[in-house]
Amino acid sequence: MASVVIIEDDQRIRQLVTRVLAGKGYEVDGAGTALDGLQQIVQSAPDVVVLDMGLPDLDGAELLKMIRAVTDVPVIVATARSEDRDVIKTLDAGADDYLVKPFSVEQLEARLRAVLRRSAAESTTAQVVVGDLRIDPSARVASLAGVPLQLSPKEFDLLAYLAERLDVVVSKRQLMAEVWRQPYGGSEKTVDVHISWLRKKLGETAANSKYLETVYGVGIKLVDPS
Amino acid sequence: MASVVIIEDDQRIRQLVTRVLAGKGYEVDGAGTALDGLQQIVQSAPDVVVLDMGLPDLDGAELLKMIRAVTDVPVIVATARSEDRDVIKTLDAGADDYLVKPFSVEQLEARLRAVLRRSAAESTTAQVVVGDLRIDPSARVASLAGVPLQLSPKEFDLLAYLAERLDVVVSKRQLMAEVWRQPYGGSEKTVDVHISWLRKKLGETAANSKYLETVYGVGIKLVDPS
DNA sequence: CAGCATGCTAAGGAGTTGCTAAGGAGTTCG
DNA sequence: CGAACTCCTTAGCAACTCCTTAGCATGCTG
Repeated sequence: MASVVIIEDDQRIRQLVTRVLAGKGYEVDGAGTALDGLQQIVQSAPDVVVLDMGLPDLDGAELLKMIRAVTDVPVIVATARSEDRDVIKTLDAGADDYLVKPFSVEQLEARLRAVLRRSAAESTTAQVVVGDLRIDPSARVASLAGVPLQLSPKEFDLLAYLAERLDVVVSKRQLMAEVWRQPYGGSEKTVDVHISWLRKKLGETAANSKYLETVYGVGIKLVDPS
Repeated sequence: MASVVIIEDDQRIRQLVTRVLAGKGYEVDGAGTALDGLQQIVQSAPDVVVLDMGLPDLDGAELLKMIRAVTDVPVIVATARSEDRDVIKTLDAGADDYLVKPFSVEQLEARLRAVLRRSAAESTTAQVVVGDLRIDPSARVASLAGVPLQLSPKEFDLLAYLAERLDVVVSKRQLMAEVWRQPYGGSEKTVDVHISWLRKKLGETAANSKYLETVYGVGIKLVDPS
């Protein structure tokens, strides 16, 4: 099961979160200070970190930078401030997601799952092959029947995301959240447009599809045409 | 000249050592606490660390483990205890050498030189050949179709780093962290400029690239043009 | 057939990159 | 000690790519 380090100075919150998550099968380590938290991260190499920005011994943004300098572990930031500029700043500083206090443990768990899903997907280094389609995430190259495809960043991300979930229908909402990293507010029409562009480059149309199959009212999936 | 981080809570000792070593041409950063020291190490990426085991905020052995988890920088441990078992334990924990307090600065400098000599000797790597490009990291020489390239230090580091990761897209952020040793704060435009200079010396331009391929919105990779 | 979902094109603007130039820090050499 | 040199960084602009939004056409479902 996934392991989590939670860095939070309020002992009650820490214990509450720890107990609930442990009950759901997570392996949880808690830390009340930045130093202690950093130590936990380095030692136990968790799958994800939950970081409270209001720590007593070090500014949360500073700690986040230090964590980023040391490891690529996903970090979910919990902040009492809800202003947009703060959110943007922390995400820029390398956070993967954020929560505004007060938050329910259910909210937290939803974010945890999303982040873990994301990082699990990323750690797949090997190439993905679907029919005549070949996708290499580390080189960011995709080719169709040996011919390289000229894909834009988002097009590539989208295709790679679907390829990792071959045959699984993915909703536009989920794509917006995971590929676009915009859990809310983003227009889902944007996904339609990118799908359309992908189809064009893959030599297909919606009416005559080979790889990208729309499931009306649900979402889209990548399938093996052979 | 070599850079040193000294982590020692006794301010007098720290200042004394700092002054003497700085006078001998070392670049010295001091830290009085474990947290501060770790931050220094991450930020300034020193060639060697001198660590006092008797820190107030964290056990020295613990800090040493954390340093080891983060970087391979050589660490010289200073300890007040002279018993054999302690020495063995710290060396086991990943220290490269040790000093028993009280020590003279001359002793310290001798250990510094020895450790630096050792780590310099270790960093010998094989050549990398990419198309007509040949890169020898240990000799710090690069040539194109047999003709030696006149590269500046940073240009060489950059090329060598990319060569080690042939075909893998590397972000500017990562380059800033790994080649420039500036995990945060550094401007990524600097990378652009060096890439441009490398391209010129490799006889290519961004529009007509052979070796250095920009991946828009992601980063850059070195590829085999053949 | 009504209402909603999806497909696709076009266009504007935001963001990224390429490259030149200039300033300054550090080094070498006389 | 100063002059010449190398190198790195920063600034800035032009060129370019890409993403989003809008809008309309088309398709699906009840």
